[in-house]
Formats: sequence, structure tokens, C-alpha cells
Amino acid sequence: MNEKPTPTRGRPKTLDRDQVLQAALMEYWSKGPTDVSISDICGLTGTSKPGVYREFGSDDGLKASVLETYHRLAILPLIDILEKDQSTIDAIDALISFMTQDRTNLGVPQGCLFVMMRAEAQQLGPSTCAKLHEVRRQLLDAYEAWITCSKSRGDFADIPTDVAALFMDAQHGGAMRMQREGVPNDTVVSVLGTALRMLVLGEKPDVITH
Amino acid sequence: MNEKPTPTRGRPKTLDRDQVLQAALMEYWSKGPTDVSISDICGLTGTSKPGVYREFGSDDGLKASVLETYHRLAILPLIDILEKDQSTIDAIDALISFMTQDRTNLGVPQGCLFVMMRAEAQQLGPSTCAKLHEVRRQLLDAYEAWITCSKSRGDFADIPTDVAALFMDAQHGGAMRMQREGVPNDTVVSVLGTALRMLVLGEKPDVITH
DNA sequence: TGCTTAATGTAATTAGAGGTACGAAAAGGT
DNA sequence: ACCTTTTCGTACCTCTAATTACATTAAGCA
Repeated sequence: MNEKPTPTRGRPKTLDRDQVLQAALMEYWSKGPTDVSISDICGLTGTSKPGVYREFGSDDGLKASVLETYHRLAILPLIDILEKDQSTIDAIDALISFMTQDRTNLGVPQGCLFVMMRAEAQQLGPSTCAKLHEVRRQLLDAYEAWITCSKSRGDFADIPTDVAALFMDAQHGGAMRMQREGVPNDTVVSVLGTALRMLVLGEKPDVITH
Repeated sequence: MNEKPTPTRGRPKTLDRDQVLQAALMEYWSKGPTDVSISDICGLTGTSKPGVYREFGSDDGLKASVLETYHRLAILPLIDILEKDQSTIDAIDALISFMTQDRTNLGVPQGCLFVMMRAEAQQLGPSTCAKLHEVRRQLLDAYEAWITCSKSRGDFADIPTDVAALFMDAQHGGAMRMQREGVPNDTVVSVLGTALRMLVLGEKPDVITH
């Protein structure tokens, strides 16, 4: 809401917030959110520890900010697919493509930071947990809206909307974990295809065709 | 293989291995495997830290032993269901019942220690990780054997066996995580029912009837 | 009564994490 | 020049976790 009043006095700021966020994001994503220390981030970005604390308040604050960055980077695009006006099956195919993009070519780690953070929520601070709940709720709402829409078109299986949303969330999480455990991408695509195509009326439970 | 030669010399042992294993199991299971220290276990069981180290070698050793205990306690029963000679749909219902048993009545935590450990594998030592891979492989093999058997009976969907096994593993993990995130048990039952009944030929993708 | 063996537990040690005190630095204003 | 403001970063503090050195105890045996 309230932005910086652009103070012209005092020593000019040298700490690059975005650089720290980006570095932290990649570290958390690749090594796991609880296996990276503030010192690690400082060493990686050439910033000092007090600098990071001044900017983010605490370890919890940094993790919450990183999650917000990740949300914009990887969760909103997924929600965008759900909100795009397209057939149910096209949306599912788009979801699968998005989740199973070739990470090495993109220079991005395997798996999903959001999913990892949910699994390690006990070890995270209150701000991060709050943000986590918020993102989870937003994702589930997006699934539910999409399911409702698909049902109104008549091509969605007869499953309660909230149940179907949790099911989709579970498949997303499952796929991200398989990726991390080293399951070949083709196989992940098959599993996701099997799971999600089951939701569509008039689709054979066949292996996805690429 | 080689058991204790029952030494009759020396100071008699007072450390109760099983008690430590049980206490550690419950702590890891309820709080997460990486949120419990050796000191916690010692305080809980009245043993000394060197005692625990003499018995298990290290933190990693203790966790690996606990995982073995958990394997006997909660994974083998699941595999037993798969190996029992019953119809595909009966096996699925049994799996769902087993996974969604009322934990509070059983005095057992929500979720699954094996699933939690897999999610936090980066933070675990080599012995625990090795055991983790072993259990995972054994579970997947059991799924595959069961699927093959179901297919030979002709009531399993036309999905590659390895893909279906990963799918079932993902549903198990998803259900255990939902439990931990506080999703109502009835809902978890519905999600699991939706997911697993899809695998059976001639079953409507309806909500499970209880 | 001592020697040997095998276990015991107190009290360190070490390492790394989160977090901060505080004096110096770099700007604008007077 | 000197004061004010704002940020900077070195060096430290505090905790907690894993792990161990070592003196001690409780047996059986000679």
C-alpha cells in the first residue's frame, strides 16, 4: 500500500532487494527452504547479515517474501491457465505441460517451492505459514472456480467440487515430488495425464498422446 | 544376522532399546523427523545421550532404525492388504480404510512418517535415505504386483503398470498430507475414493459409499 | 579381594544458526 | 565546516544440536 517516500537524505542504499530475493528463491528452491541459512544468502549475494535483517526483518520475513515472489513466478501462471477460457481437456493439457516443462532448459530447479514449503511448514515461521495458507486457499479457489465452470459446460465428472479441487491439488503436489525424486519427465506426464483426464467426461483413461 | 552372544560379564544393560525406538517414533511422527533432537528423546525416555549414541551410533542411525520400526508398523500392513487375495475393489476399499483410520482413537498421529521423511530427505543422513529408498522400492513393487494381478483378472484400467503404481503412491502421499493439513477425514476418504476407483473397470467415478 | 569386562552418565567440545550492538560512511541541508 | 539522516558492515552474542572424553559403576571370574 504505502510506498517509500523516496528519502533524499542519508546514505544511499546499496542493498539490492531483488537480487537477494532471486538468490534466496533459487537456493530455497534447489536445496529446500530449511536447508539454506541467512549466511548462505549473504555469501551468495555479497550482502551483510544486518543488511538482510534490515530489509526483511527476520528469517521468517525473508522466506515469506520469497514465497510471494515464487507465487508471482510459478503459481499465478498456473492459475492463469485455469482462468483462461478454453475447453476442459485443453486446460488439463496446458496444466500438464506447465507442470512438466523441462526445468534444466529453463535453468530452474526441479519440483515446486510452494509444495516443499507446505511439506516443511512445521519448520517455518508464522509469516511464511500465513502466506502459505493464503496461496493454498487461492489455488484451491481457482481449482474450484475452474471445476464449476467445467461442470456447467457438462464435461466434468460427477464429483463434488471441493473434493475434485483437493484431488487436483494432490496431483500437482505428487507430480512435483516425483520430479524431485528423479522420476523421468515422460513418466510424470503419464501419471498426471492418467489422473487428470479421469476428471473429464468422455475421455478414455488412456496414456496422454504427445 | 548375527545376534548378541548374550555376554554374562560386565555391567548389565539398562537402556531399553524398544522404549527409545517407540518414543522416537512417536515424536518424529507427530512433530516431524527433523524437529526432534536426540536430547528430546533422552528427556522423554530418561536415557543419557551417550547411551543413545552407543545404541544407534548417530542421529542418522536412530532415524534409520525408527524408520525400520515404522516400516513394520505401518507399511507392511499396507503391503499385506495388497498381497491378500481379494477383488480389486475390495482391496481398494481396504486400502482407503487403512489409510483413513481414525488416528485419535488409535492414539497415533495424523499423516505418515514415511511420507514425511521422503519430503525431508535432504535433511536426513545416508543410512536413513538408503532405508527410505528401500521402503519406497518395496512399496512400489507391491503396487506393481497387485496391479499386474488385477489386470490379469481383467478389472483394471488400461494404464501402464509402472505409471499406475506411481499414481497409487502419489494418492497415498496426498492423503497423508491432507490428513496433516487438517482436511476432514470424510473428505480424504472421498478424494481417495475418487482417485483409486478410477483405476477399476466398470466402476462409476462416484463418491465412495460408507 | 582384586582383575577384567561392559555398561553407565556428567560435563565438556564443536559447529553453525539466528540475531544484534555499534561505530563508520555517505549523502543532503544549514 | 558541521549537523542530521540513513544505511553500511565488522564483530559479537546467544542458543541449540550433534557428538564425545572420561571417570564411574556393576557385574563375573580367579
